[in-house]
Amino acid sequence: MNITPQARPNPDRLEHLLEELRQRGCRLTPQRAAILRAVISSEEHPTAEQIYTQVRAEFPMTSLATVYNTLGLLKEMGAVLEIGLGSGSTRYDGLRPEPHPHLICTRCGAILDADLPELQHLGQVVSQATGFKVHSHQFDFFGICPACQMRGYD
Amino acid sequence: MNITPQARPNPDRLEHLLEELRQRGCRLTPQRAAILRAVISSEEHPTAEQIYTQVRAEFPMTSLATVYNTLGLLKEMGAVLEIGLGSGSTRYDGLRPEPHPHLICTRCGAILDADLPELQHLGQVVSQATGFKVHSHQFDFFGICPACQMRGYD
DNA sequence: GTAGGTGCAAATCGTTTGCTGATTC
DNA sequence: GAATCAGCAAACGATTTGCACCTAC
Repeated sequence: MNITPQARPNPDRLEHLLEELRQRGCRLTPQRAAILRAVISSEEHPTAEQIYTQVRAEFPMTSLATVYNTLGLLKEMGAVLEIGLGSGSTRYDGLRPEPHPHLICTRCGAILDADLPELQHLGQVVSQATGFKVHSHQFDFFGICPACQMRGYD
Repeated sequence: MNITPQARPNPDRLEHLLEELRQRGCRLTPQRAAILRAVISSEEHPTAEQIYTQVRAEFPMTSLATVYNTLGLLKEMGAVLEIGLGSGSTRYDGLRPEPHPHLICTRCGAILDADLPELQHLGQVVSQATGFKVHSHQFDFFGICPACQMRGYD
């Protein structure tokens, strides 16, 4: 097994994704560019609200609805990964859009990335064994992150 | 790997759980008994609303709030497993309360149980490798169930 | 110029909460 | 008899939608 360090923003990705939007026949509005920039540069698995706040610092005339719409578009493009938690709000991962396991701190809400390469094939294995056609997956571990443990929680 | 058949209701479990409620100092109201019976006998991973509907057939004077409260209580007792999906509503598994993988049909909403025993230890492995203290996990595979495939979806 | 995108506010949906009255122990 | 629980309705938070205006192409 392997635990990868948190992914880091990649300066080229922004250009590629802007290009991909263009090719899709989508308009390149300033809001979209700002939202895209925000979500692919955040290492914190932000909520829609957090992206909204960040984008607003730059473009005060931006609405939350547009953030949701754009995130939906980016998700469809496969540019961001939606992490649907049952409780609270959905989080977004714009750095590593392929499904990968997450460590979710139930205390502070932090989400850390893990890398368990052997899980990548599991979808195929399950498909073959059950006849269920697997399109994607989500693996979440819930618990207490090292930082919170140091503060005395467990 | 192993794919288990769907779990089946166990007639003894009801008694055990009623006893456990008693020992906790909880009251045994008819509503609670009915909700408990409904959730531990359903093989469909029902929503709160579905449990509500089913219980109402027997006790028309039951409120949705009570269903939610009771499900919360049963979850705390470890008698039911909460399956928190990002979209739509939370589902409950009263037949197999330990965490286990689910196959979730994005077409019809069906949830099938899988059994991948090697995943059981993954929590410990992750804990040791990262210092993150894992308390529970949720593994979901999303795709199209065999029944929907037969209807032409994929 | 026009299709598509945006902002705003209102609607929606699942879930939780506050309060009053009822019921289990 | 008293603490707990139920019912109801209102509150709540995240997300979606309808509509009039605007702007990137």
